[in-house]
Amino acid sequence: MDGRDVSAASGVTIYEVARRAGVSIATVSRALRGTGPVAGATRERVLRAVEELRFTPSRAGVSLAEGRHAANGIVFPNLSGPYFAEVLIGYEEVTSELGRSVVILSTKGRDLSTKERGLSVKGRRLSAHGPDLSLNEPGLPGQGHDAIRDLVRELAGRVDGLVVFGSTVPDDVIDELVASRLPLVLISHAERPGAVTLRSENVSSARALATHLLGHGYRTFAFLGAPYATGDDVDLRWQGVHEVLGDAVQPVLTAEYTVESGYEAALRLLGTRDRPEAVICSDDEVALGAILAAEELGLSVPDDVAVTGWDDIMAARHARPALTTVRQPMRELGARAARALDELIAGASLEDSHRTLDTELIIRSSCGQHPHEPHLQELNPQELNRQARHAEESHPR
Amino acid sequence: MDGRDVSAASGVTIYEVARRAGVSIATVSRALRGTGPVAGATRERVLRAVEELRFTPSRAGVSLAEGRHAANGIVFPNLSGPYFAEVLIGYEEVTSELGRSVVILSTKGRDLSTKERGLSVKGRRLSAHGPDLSLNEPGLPGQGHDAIRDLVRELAGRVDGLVVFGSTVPDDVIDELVASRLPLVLISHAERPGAVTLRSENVSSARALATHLLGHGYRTFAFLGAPYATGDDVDLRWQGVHEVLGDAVQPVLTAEYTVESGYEAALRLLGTRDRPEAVICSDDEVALGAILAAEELGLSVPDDVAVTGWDDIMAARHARPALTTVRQPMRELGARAARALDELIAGASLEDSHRTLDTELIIRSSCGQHPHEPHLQELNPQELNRQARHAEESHPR
DNA sequence: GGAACGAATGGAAGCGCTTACATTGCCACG
DNA sequence: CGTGGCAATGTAAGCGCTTCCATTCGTTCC
Repeated sequence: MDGRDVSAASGVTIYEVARRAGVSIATVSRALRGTGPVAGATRERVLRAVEELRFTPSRAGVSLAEGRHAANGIVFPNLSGPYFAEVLIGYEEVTSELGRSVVILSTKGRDLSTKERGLSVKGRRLSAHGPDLSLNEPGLPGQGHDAIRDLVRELAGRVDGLVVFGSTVPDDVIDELVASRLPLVLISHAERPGAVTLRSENVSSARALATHLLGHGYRTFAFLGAPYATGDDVDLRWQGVHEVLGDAVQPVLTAEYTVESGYEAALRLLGTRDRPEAVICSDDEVALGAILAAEELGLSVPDDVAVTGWDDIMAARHARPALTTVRQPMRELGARAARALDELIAGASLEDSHRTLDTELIIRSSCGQHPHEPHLQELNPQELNRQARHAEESHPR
Repeated sequence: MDGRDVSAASGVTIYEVARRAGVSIATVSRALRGTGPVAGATRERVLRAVEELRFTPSRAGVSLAEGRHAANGIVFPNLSGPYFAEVLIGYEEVTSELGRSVVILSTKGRDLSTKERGLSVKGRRLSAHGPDLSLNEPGLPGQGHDAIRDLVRELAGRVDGLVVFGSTVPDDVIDELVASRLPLVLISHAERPGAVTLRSENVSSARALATHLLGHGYRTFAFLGAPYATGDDVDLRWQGVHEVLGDAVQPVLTAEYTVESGYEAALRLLGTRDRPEAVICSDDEVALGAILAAEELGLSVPDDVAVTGWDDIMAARHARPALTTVRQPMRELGARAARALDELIAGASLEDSHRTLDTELIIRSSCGQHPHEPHLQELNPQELNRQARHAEESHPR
């Protein structure tokens, strides 16, 4: 390892190939990329030399000369939840098909900057039932921010385009990216001039979910895992729920969107005398935590308290009771983002650049036995496979 | 987008910075990287120019000149299971800390090449309970192989080192990588000269698990999700189990290591008259499928049949009954791989290059109430947090 | 007071590739 | 038989950066 060798995978350069084949490097290049005419015999010789020398073009050399990286990036908060992993699967698959590599960057946790916390609902201030986990001193440019900024810059420097999740990255960093004219797709982020945005439907799904719960006869509700930022997915879910339920639903903050914080918040919430009849959780993991908390408190789900989630992650189906939730097409989201980004890189304009994917309400048993619904066959093989097919079949372009 | 601009993130080159600061590009470079002496005032001017122009060095230019990519790759079969996602988290985190980017490549499914299928046990040929999913025609170089080969080469060309999971990549491709002297870390792969290998302990954990089940009084067993390749994790688990249980355990193939194929195989297995008393599954997802199948058949777990998993993924804790399993330090595995790779890149030798991480037997309720064990507190907050801490605290280097 | 030294800087040669442009033959056509 | 045209190939100019080496001064030390 002398460190002076970019193509560690070979060390062979186009010059050696050229010499061996008895041609110029230009001809080697043309033969390999199929640009420009090359005589059959010549091509043969070149290819043989390439084979014998195990030549692989240096990526850095190609990038520099071509003026592109043939790589796309993606920034997400973390992969520990199944949600981001699923989106990443869809993204990687399509990006790879498009002949580009995928460079990832995890920001380790959502950006819970103080200024965006503490939403108020109709003037009523919300109390956090979880500890406040704000990372940054108010006013100060949090060091976390600057670290993220540098990492994102670094990433931006090695890709032709970028996908960024919701509130993983401070808005001014987004602005910087837009200003640099880097093709940019934002997932679950408020619309923003200069970037394509993409998300799953939230508001009307939330309305449907809330309506369904009303049909069960519940009259008091909590929304567990209240939104951290306006315009993010959870905020929209809250809006939809709140629209239908009005003051009957009480927003409750969690520290994060994890099983642990769902558990902790639910423990406090359900331990009180006037606990709600139904707990609408901002995502499945929070809901799983809530179910654990209920169990811990000796409460039966759904008889004593109903619980719903969001996303339909794998564990949602295996939990007992199985979780009523809203399925969003996670892989599809990633796949769409990849294609949109590709179009942007190819020079597409930003017209009509805000898309929303449909979701599906999945009724299982955690919300109670619905009087009007037929009993759902949880083990239906159809359902077993639906999620996989979903990504491929629905929403054809 | 004129396509002729590598640093899409700025378009500004070091020349413009130099002109603006009134110095040469050499000085700009030195000022920015801190190599070589630069007068304080000069540095100031350079930094100001950089700031004003929003200059970011072109990654391709730097890579070409430096002779390195400052990026590491990782190849995994897929991300849909939590296992690989968790390993990736650990890998990304450490690699990122080391100042390198992470380029990912998913091969979409394990390499189930025919030649490696159909293991025999003591001369007895195994029958597959699932459909044979072999991708390649026997003898023919499967197209899947060549596609993977190209993708891996491409990846290898843009990184300084590579981590590859078990049997995601054909062995001859591995050989090619080794021959090219690309720093290489193999996770859960048989030892191989020229590469570091890393895995979680399997054999003795499997022995412990089998022994525990014997303690429950079970006498007939199935091993669900039999190994596809010799030397992979599942093969070693099978070995350990088989060592302890001998002919009392029957190996049963699944099509894949997924909930669906676990479900299907278990449906067949448990539907028979002489079903085993305990089903030892090769991983948690197969086990979750087995539990679903048992439920479908009206069998109680663990009363009618015991089920165990492996990995301790999130859903294992939330399943009912909660899954007895073997926890392996997935993030730690990724983190270790990242550090080992870094050392290799830095020029470390390949001495002592085969490491095994410890696992932990997690007894929950799916294996039955053990006569000798105290009742396990499933909701213990300690357990809730253990996994997270695990990755950080255990196995300090 | 001059030599020796080191700090500060610039010049220029690559790093490995792509590609515009120049060059060389060869054939067909008038 | 001359020539326009085109296929096949070579030449060389970058792409944006790092770094070796040379150059220029201001010091310091005898």
